[in-house]
Formats: sequence, structure tokens, C-alpha cells
Amino acid sequence: MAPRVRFAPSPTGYLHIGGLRTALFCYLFARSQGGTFVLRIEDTDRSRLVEDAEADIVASLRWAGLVVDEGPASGPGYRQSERTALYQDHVQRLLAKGHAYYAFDTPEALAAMRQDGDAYGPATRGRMLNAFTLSESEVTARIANREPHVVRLLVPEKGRIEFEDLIKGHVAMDAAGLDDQVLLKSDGFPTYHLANVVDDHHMRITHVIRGEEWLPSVPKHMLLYRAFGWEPPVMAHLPLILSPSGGKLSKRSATTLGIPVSVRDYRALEYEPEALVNFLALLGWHPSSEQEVFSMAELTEQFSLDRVVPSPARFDLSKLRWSNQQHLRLLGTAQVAARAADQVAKAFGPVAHTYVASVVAAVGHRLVVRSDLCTEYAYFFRDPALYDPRGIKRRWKADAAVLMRAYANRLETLGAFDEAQLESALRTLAKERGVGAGRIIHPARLAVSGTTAGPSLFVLLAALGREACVRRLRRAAAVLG
RNA sequence: GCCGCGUUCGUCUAGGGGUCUAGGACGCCGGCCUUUCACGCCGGUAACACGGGUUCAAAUCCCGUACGCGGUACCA
Repeated sequence: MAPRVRFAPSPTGYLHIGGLRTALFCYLFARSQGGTFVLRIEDTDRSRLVEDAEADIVASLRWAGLVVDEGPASGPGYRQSERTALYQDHVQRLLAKGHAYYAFDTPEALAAMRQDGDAYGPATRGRMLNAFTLSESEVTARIANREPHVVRLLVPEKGRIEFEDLIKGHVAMDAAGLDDQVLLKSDGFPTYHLANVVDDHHMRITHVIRGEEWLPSVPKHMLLYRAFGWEPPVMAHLPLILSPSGGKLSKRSATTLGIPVSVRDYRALEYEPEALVNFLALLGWHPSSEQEVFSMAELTEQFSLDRVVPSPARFDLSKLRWSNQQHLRLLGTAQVAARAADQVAKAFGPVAHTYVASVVAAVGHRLVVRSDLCTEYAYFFRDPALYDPRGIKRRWKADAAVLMRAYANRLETLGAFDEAQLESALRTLAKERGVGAGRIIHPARLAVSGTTAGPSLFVLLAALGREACVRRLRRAAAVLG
């Protein structure tokens, strides 16, 4: 049977990088098995709802190249807020069969109970305000009176709950350790646990693939499946992604370690989606081969859940950067230039596409992230404002200004402004002046780019064009003397 | 606190009783190439958490400890 897998985020914020990893594994598994990838929006917490979160989730998935087969775009029923009648109905079934019960405790009463270190369960149930301590008529009266109430799961006092997780293996927990989880909140919305189980069943989800933070709630879900008389789906709990220091990937780690948390930030930073996907896939999964660079097609072809590791992985920015560099190469000049166009225009004003392409070609394998084009390689788009002091010290000798002017003069009358001509003109000049070529090359680079690093001088000059080269060489001669 | 999951180089990981004096990748260091910086190539650094078992043999299996992470909400 072809699997059906869902990615079920809560629209309480922008899509988290860990969320994308979860979505990716869901997607890869579905695709690798010829299955269906479903997007379900779990918007049952009305107080934490963020208005544009769902749009961000959808946009982020699309950007990353994860194609949703079924989701809010396919029609109604993929947002939990649209399915409240279904949950109400199922709660009634649980109530009728004695697997759930009404409770009327106030937040204060619950807080007091927890103060004593207790959980809502067999031990405390009897002293709280619920269907066990209230008469049937009083319960009905309170409900008719529209008093705030919830419905709780009746957890059996004893028994062991065991299940097989595709990634974690055999997991076992005592029912006694569970509390009587709220299933239906006083606002009429279901909690995650109820909605999740009901939806996974009705959406015919075959594999629940999600973050490890859900592992401890699986026993509650198993109880629900059992109560409904349903066959539970296969479980697969993904290890979490940690910050490089081992903690949670939070806004704090974002600012102190430069690791963005939201997918949209990676997009804004101009990482390639292919690179991020590749990097994320290798965070917790790897093939049996030693391949490190993958396209989405290769990932879907090779992915399997049994090669997902059980332990958490730390985020490593330098590896992401390496991945980005690899994918930039794979993309090729034209593609990279096309993707870079908007940001370049934003930074420097209108620039011809062919020029952006020639810059990308000139920079070549040096490009790690597209945004470097607007920072490290800004000199391709505007004259350098200053010259690297260390470069001046090392490369700008007493004869530099004279040589720069002389080379500028040659460039003005050069026939074809290409690498070969540029180079032979320079070498001829050097020979005439009785200096080594480096005596011109280094200061010329500094004059033209402001730095001592970068593409071959002749590639650089050819890309820049005659006018800019002449202007920059003369200006540097004037400024640096 | 209680419950659950985890633990191989700095990081991601291979390995799942003998093939391991533990392999690959990122990073880092050195060399070659070279007009610079990169790229590329070559080389180097660096790990089985600890303690007990089981076994002829354990990184691999079992138990314990330590540590890490997660959960313990009318949040997901």
C-alpha cells in the first residue's frame, strides 16, 4: 500500500528550520515510496495563532522544493479549525464508551494540585471537580448551564503501553505515568492529542513521522487508538536538531551564533534551497554510500527511514556553507545569476543580466553564498571606496602609481578587451619597464577591487570593462600616490 | 523530582561480535599548483562516555553509572 504521510505544523510562527527538516523527511519518505505528502494545519490553539504563519509555511515548503500533494490549497478540511464537528463527535463516542469524562476544575484548582507535585490521574481524580466526584445530574446541569468544562481521557490505572518506533525501536511506558490528558478544551477546540489521532485516522495516514518531542505522548495516542478501535499508524520519531552548543535552536542561538531559526531567514540570506535541503537531509540521515552532495531527486531515490539515526544532531553552519558552495556550482552560472539578479539590483540599482552572469562566472568557485556578490564582490558593481591597508603596505610600491597610469593608458587603446590582450599588454609593459609582472598585477588588483584577493586579474579586468578599469587605475594612482 | 530517548574524531556520520592499529565528509593544520584569493590534488590532526558482565573474541550484545536531550499545559 502506498504510504500517506503528513506534515502537521502549527501556525504559531514562521516555519522553523527543524520543522522544515521534519517536513523534508516526511516528503522524502512519501516520495521514495510513491506515496502522498499531506499538509495539515494544526490551528487548534486560537490564542497563539499568528496571522501570516500558514502562508509562510506554505511558501517555505514551496521554496524548499517540497511539493504538497494534499493540503489547504486542495480544498477545505486540511485545517483543524475546519473540522471541529468531527472532534466533537468523536469526543461523544469516547464519553459514551467511558473512555473520557467531563471535568470542571478551574485553572487555580489545577495549579494547586500541581503545586503538590500531583498529576491529574487515578490518584487525584477523586478529589477534583469532575464526573467522578459530581453526580450525574449535577454534571448535566453544569453543562446545560454552560459552565466552562473540558473532556479528559480516562487513563487506565495499570498496564504497560508498548510500541515499535521505526527510528527509536521498541519503546515502553507504564500507563500509570500518564495523566488524564485534556482532549477537548473549554473553548470547544480539541487538544493536539485528540485532533491528531482523529485526523491521522480519517486522513488514512499510514506513517506518523515527526519530531522526537512527541515520543512521550505516543502512549496517550495509543490509548486513544485503542479506545476508538482503530489500528495505529506506524510511528517514526525524528531526532531533534540542536544548536552547535547542544541546546535548543532558539532565537538566542540565532543572534549569538548566527544560525537563523526560520526558513525565511535562510531564504533572505540567499542560501540555495537545494543546499539547505541537502544539508538538512544529512542531519540525521545518510545513505550507505559515501556520497555527500545530493539533488532532491537523488535524495528521494535513496532515502529510507531505517537509515535515520536515533540521536540528536547539532547544527553546523560551516557545513551548510560548504553545501551551498557545492550546489552553487551545480546550478551553473546562468541559474545563479538569475537567482542573484534581484538582490544585486536592490543593492546597486539596475544591472544588465549579462553583466551579473559575467560576474558570477568571474567569481566562479569562490562563491559560497549568493549574497557574497553584494558584499565581498561588491567591487564588480561599484568602484572601491577604500583600499585594504594591508594590501597597500604589501603591494603598493613606490612605482605603483606610475605603472598604473601607464597600464591605464595601454588599456585605453587596447584592441579587444579580453583576457589574452589584457595579459599580453601587461606583460609587455612589465618587460619595457624592467619589472616583474607581479609588480603590476598586484597593485592593479588593489586599484581595481580594493582588495588583494579574488579572481585572476585578467578575468577581473575583462569583466569590469575598459572604462571602469581605466577609471579605477587612475583614481588609485591619484589617491594612493 | 518522575518518565522516555540518546551517547564513535570539534561537528555530521560509517560500522551492528573477529575484516577496526575504527572509514568518509565538514572544519582546522601543512604541502603542491599559482599573479592574489579560491578551486583542485596530496598529506596531517582528531573519536568508540565510564564501570561491570556475556564471549575464544565486544565500538558492536546485556546491566549499571554519568552526561545530554525531550516530556511532565485547557501549547503544539
